[in-house]
Amino acid sequence: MTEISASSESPNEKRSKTRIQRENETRILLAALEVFSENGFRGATLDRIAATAKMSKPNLLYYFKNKEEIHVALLTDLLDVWLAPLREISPHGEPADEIGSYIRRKLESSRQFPRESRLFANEMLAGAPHIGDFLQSELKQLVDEKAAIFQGWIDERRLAPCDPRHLLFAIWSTTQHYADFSVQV
Amino acid sequence: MTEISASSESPNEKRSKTRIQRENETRILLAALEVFSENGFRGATLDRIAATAKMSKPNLLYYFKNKEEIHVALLTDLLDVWLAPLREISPHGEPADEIGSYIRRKLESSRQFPRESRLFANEMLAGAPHIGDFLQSELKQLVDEKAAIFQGWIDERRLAPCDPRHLLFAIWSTTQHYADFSVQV
DNA sequence: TATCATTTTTACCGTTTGGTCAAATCTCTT
DNA sequence: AAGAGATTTGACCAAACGGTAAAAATGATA
Repeated sequence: MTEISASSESPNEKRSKTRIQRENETRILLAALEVFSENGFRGATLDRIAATAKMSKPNLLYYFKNKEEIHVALLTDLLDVWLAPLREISPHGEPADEIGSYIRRKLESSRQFPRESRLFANEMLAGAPHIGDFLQSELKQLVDEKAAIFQGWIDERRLAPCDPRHLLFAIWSTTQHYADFSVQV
Repeated sequence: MTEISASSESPNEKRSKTRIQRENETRILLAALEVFSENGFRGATLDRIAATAKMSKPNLLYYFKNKEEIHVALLTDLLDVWLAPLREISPHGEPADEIGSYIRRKLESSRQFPRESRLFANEMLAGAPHIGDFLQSELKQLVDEKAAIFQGWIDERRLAPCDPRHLLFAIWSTTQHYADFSVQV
């Protein structure tokens, strides 16, 4: 199971976290992962998240001040997990090896974390309204960086010419779908 | 724009459709396509669909008896469009040609009908709760049929050995994502 | 064990949601 | 132009929704 870290949130802004705070925040994020990944942001309800976390709704809102804050905390916490396979692509390996093992890592990751995978897929489908910010910074930067690696390989004739960004998305979306659409397969 | 046919619905079950009925049903389905494709079934509201169709909510419910009926009607109407590219794969062509042109057709279709594409993607992500029936009949049959063609090619050594069903899903999901994630690309 | 901060609950509130009903209006036919 | 049927509307409802306030209960600490 993905580790959820319960980073900086509402109660008393400054002081370090209580044991109870840490426990409950992770319980909430775990429940939120379950609920948000089923029906996306709009389709999820605080009542269902609270029920899943076995906690009253006002108690839930004692830890996160509203629905969106839970969602953002969740996406932020999980972005690293989600991007991990991509990060490992190295410019120094053989193109075929690097891409092949990237696909394998991504596939494994999607299989291992289907809810995380659905969570991001839902967010993307809705037009990424809640993570526009770090999509345009962190993710975009990473994509640009890896696309540059591909482009380098293409220039050296070690990789068939193609739009590197498209290649990346093709791999990413395919593996993602393997997990998302598991109902069918 | 995809044609929406406005097939069998609620008012007076039997008698043939009025001009007004046909007009309004298509208006509703068009609006529903817009709204459902944005946030999925749970995230869509009758109020928004009604507003988009420039029609009062009770009027909308005069034509479709509830939210789910609109959704099912929409998916049913659009399934053919969505499956069209797949249907054209023929066992008589060259494997590379057939698959190549299938990908091109599917890609074109996804680009041409992004809302339809998102509609189905949302439904799949939610676990296909509203179309389980004809997913397990019509779609499964078609997939089986085309997978058999691929298997034939593999047996004749004209196609690299692979799970035909997986190949199909890979192609399908990749092209689908090109359209769905257009925000990013 | 008394004290104080943290945590939890109960009782709400205003809005949105899916949906109903009966009356009013419109359209088509004669 | 009248009548019947089709269509549209406004007023409404119960439940679900996101969220709040304040009191009650619990936990930590000394």
